[in-house]
Amino acid sequence: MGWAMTPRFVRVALDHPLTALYDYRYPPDAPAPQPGILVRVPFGRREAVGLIFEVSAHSEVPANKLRDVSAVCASCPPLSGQWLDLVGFAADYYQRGLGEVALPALPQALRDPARWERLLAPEERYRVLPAGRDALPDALPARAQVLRRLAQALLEATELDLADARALHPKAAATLESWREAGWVEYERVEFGAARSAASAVANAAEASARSALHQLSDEQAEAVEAILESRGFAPFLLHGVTGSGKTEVYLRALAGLLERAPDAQALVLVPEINLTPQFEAAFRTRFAGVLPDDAIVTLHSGLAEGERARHWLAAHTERARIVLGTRLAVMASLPRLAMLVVDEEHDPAYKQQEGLRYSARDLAVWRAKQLEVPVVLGSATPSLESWWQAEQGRYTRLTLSRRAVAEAVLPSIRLIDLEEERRRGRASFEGLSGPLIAAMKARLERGEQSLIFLNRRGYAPVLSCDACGWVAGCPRCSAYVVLHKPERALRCHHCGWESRIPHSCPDCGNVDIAPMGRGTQRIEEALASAVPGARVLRIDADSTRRKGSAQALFSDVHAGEVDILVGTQMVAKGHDFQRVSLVGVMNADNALFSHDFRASERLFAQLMQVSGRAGRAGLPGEVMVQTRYPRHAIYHALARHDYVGFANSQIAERRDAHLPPFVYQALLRAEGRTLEAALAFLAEAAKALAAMPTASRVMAYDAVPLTIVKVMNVHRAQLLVESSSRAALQATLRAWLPTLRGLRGVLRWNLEVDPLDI
DNA sequence: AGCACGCCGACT
DNA sequence: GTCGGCGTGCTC
Repeated sequence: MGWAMTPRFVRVALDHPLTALYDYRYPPDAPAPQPGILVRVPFGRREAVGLIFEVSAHSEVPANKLRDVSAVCASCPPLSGQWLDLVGFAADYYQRGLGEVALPALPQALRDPARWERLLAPEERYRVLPAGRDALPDALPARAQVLRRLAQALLEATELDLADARALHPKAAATLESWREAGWVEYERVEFGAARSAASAVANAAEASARSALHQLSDEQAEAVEAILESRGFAPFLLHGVTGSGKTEVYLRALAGLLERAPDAQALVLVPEINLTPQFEAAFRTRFAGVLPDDAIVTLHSGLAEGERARHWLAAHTERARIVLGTRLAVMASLPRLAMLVVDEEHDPAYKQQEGLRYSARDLAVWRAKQLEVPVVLGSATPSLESWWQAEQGRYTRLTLSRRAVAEAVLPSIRLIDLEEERRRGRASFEGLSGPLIAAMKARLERGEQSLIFLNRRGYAPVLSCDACGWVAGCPRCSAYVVLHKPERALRCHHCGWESRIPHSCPDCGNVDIAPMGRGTQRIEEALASAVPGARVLRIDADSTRRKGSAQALFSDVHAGEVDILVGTQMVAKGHDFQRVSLVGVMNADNALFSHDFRASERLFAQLMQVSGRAGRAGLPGEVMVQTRYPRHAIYHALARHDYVGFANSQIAERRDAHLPPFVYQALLRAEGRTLEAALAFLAEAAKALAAMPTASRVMAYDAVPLTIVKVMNVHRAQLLVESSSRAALQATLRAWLPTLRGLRGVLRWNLEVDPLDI
């Protein structure tokens, strides 16, 4: 029946910047077409993977232009209507095409038709046994290079997927079988989804609650958990808790309660950075061991191998995974039974994607909660002013944890060290380390406690200059100074990666007295060796953790007590529970006080609160020393009193007076040109077009300005800020503006960012 | 985004 | 005389 109605055409989103959907004929012998199915289609001269958004019995496209869908991904369950709506919202809100949002949100394996067949196939794995670990390295002749590569891959990863092994060597299966007979490896076959068993979760959910009960909750924690669990429908919570107040315990309890009530439910837990996933994962696995099957908790972040990421994503999509723990990219995961979301450290700028689709994972998490009418918990010791303002207005329910969870752990005392006064009184300092800070570190060393020095600048020195003529080492491709890196004996541009040797004399005047100015973590690491004799110093920053997994190793050295003084950038400020750190020293915080960015003080306050929270978590009295030349600045006063609320309210008042977010909505048009003039001319044309639009009265554009770092990689950059007090007016205007922008020429690239963080 | 076509400078 | 630069235009 209904042959006349047979939907023969599909409208497909493809990963390219145009917003349109493309029509294709759908093969009659394939599974019934429906939105959410992945297809392979001919597109121009090549084949592309697309996602069906619409299905129809007819098409407006002339028959001579229509082409056929060339393959249908039958093994992947279609993406749900709710997921497609999420994509639709994000595309609309951030002014992008559907395909531009949808396809990058899928794991690579789904975007590769060659891998579609085995997406949900049983997993066949070989794992090295101790005997094999001993024997394999010497068992193969040097000439058998392919076999050696196979052995190497196996030894490195301990286990190897059969399909991956076949990619290395076509006859890998036979070889691995012979190794198995030799007792070197073992074979394992796992059916995809085999472990999914909601029934066992029902029986065990009570056990989770029982286990949770072992952790004594504070009254505030108990109230927070209760409020979350008693909520109905869309319920956004702002969980405001000082560091160490036990926000994680609230998340765990709320999730346990959720799973007890709804055994099939799924939850999404977001953390700001990859480094934090292992400790969260460990906490979740411990709490839910025996309650949920092992594979019901999965992680999703960019550090996962491609295959693993696809498996975890599919586990969530097929409902086998119940708790997904991930970084911002996980916010787009398909979770058909999503029933609760958690965003830990919701204020963290890492939730903002800074390239491609510039979305805020925190904002999308809130949107998903609203779409599904479920609770979302935003946790932070220093909420973003956006979220704080929502709570002030009563749109978010505020839950407060005002005390540290471990009874004897009190908030650290915060002491401001006035660098001006130190200097006036002629007190000794060494390489920017003040006398009191050095003395405090020595005292910690004697007591066997740890110190943490926070300095948000990596490298040895940010500038290398000539005393005689004023020459400064700059990047040839960027309008920026190059940073001196001493261990690598190189000058390095932090914007484009350009490197050169350190010159022995000034290239302009020949003077040999060229000197590093300013201090980075490397220089402080070096200085500490002589300032605090006998201390074991460890530096943790993006340079010392470049190799994959090395951050984890460095952090475990700290936990093992093999380090006395830890020097680091903001990497050390986030989340880690350093049990033996009783002193935190902050250097160079003042920089942010005079930034042109109106969010700089908000960020500085959050960072200082966060790093202060590293001190005294396990009963040791914690002390924080902040070196500053402006000890009377309001931000330090608020910090010394641990007064987030006072700080936030004064910031809110300032933002309101100055008509800044969250009281206006902003978008930023950035242009890149071969010359600055070209970039500015493009923006001027764009501004003119904007002023001519019907809604112009409700939206206003500032003057186009060059970016602080005007030139990067020989490309000149400028930006135009657009704002409105009405989000809807801004959205409508941007939508109407874009086609005009696409028509403008003369610029290499441009992009539009909605709700920009850095201006 | 890719990938073509198309029209002007330095090379075998 | 070509090879190749990237400006412009199109993809159901």
